[in-house]
Amino acid sequence: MRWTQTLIPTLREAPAEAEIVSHQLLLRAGLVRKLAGGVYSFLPLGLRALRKVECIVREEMDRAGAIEVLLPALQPPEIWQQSGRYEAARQVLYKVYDSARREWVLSPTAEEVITLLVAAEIQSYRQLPRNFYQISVKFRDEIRPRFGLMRAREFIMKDAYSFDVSDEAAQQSYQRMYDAYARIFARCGLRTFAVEADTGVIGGSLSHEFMVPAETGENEVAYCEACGYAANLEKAVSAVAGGCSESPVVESPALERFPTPGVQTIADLAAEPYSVPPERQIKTLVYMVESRPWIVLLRGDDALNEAKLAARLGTTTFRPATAEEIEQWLRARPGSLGAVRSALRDTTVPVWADERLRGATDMTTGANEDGFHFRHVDVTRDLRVDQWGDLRLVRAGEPCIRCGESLRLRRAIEVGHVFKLGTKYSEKLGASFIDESGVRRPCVMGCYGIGVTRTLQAVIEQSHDADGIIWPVSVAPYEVCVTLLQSSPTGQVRETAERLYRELVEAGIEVILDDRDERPGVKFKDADLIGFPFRVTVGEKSLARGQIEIKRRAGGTPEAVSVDEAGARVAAYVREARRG
RNA sequence: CGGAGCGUAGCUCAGCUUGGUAGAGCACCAGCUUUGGGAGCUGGCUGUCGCAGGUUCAAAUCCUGUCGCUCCGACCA
Repeated sequence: MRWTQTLIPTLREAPAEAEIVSHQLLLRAGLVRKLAGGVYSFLPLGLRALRKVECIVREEMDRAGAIEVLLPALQPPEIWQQSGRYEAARQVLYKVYDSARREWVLSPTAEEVITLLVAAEIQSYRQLPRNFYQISVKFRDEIRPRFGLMRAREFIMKDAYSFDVSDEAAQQSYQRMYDAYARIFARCGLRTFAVEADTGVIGGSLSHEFMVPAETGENEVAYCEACGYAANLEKAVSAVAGGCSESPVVESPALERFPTPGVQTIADLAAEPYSVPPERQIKTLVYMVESRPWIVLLRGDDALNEAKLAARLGTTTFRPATAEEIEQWLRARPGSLGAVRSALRDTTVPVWADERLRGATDMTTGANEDGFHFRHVDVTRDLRVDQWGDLRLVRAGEPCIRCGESLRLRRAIEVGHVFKLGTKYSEKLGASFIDESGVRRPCVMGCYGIGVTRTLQAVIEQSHDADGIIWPVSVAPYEVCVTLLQSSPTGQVRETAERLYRELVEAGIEVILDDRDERPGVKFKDADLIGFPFRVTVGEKSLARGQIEIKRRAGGTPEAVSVDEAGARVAAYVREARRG
């Protein structure tokens, strides 16, 4: 490709709309342009890089035995009602209406479509296992699109769905995808790590996310360097979660109500004159769960993990109660709330408590009357608790659940997610088969997503410097840029560059010839900004010595080689780099 | 949806407080010079000041509404 014949609108400055470096570089390098918030056009260079990622995904999915299909983006809402997800997914579903005012939804994912297809077309265990995948545009009405391609309304996703005859077989399918994912991201030049993940609205029993460590990531991950335990913070547990070891195992003195005028927060009660340390307080939260109040108890210094609460509740439609609602149900305002039996007027409100409070003694909590608290609270003796569970957010430095070493926290970008789904969808949508003994059984499913456009941006986020992108050869829009340093349309420099360009093209190298009438500085800056893995400079100065310069974007000193061997040398370097 | 901020040339931004002929740099076009790290000089082009309404002799500037964008929180590949 010749630079003058394509469209590469590089930008000297970053547009104000781009906050994180990968988003800025996507725009500055002329890879994408925004049409609207979370909606992007791919320009020639961006599309080439995107196709490279897609190609890697396709090769590895095929290698893992998955088969490619293409499912409709336009879906009837009825199938979402059939799976029972219409309500849960409604916030992310784009709805469109045809001329007959009939409603359609734009596909954010395809569990329903593929499961119905399998229900119709697969009847026998002989046709299993199968794993179907597609690479297609997905639509999600994101609450807040941001960071360019990272969280877009419209994005490209690879989604795969496996169907197996048994749980054991499904486990193998899951593992095959897990392994394929590790290969895919490695081939994209990404350093990723897998973490245990929450299953969210999709549901299922086992799940891992593939994470790219990055400060700008939207996920927080807890991990242990000693044993390799790693989990999304939504899911993470630590060794402190199981008890309240700090509490002395003594019998609490009798419950005592005492005045606490003006106390609103844990910190207020921890201050003079009360001086109750947060770990000796009980935090009482009130949530409205599908318009019903729900009390959640935690130790004063712990924070609620809403994902864990959602998992236990089996719904995501809950929110913190307003001060008015709290007053209505508990007759006190936030600041003096508690679940001491004698102070709970309404016994129909469920009380859930974090495991860490189990057996705790001599605690302090609100009395459900403004300006009063109880001290010497014995959780077992005095509190009403309907259900115990792990509800707290893990903090850095807590002991690892597996090995006891100190847990660390870091931010990361989620680029892939694998789920073991079980039979949730196959039962609802009728994907079943007849087994060897003639019994009809539901398929055991798994589903597996890769954010293809997000992966592309994650590569940039992870691989750049002050000058621009540093593409791994595997996803670079072009492997080599031949930089021609002469403006005149004829002459030895030009002829040499043209000859080298043709030689590389014929050698099967993906090469772009910078034939623009621009100053050298401009060409160098653009080549660095876009990040071609190899830059080959043909200019008067080195050519006078019969040489051409080869420079790697990733670093190292430029190498001068003779004109005659330049082509073969560059091609050899590229082939070596392709092998990784 | 809640909180914060911003909408002025293709891009980055000034001008708004205190109303009075819409600006700079980069980019773009022409010419001359320059040619190994975002050149110099000369000349030129570029705007419904996000949109609508209001106040005023007069609005980019003040007021109201609205739309869009960005950031923080809840959702996710």
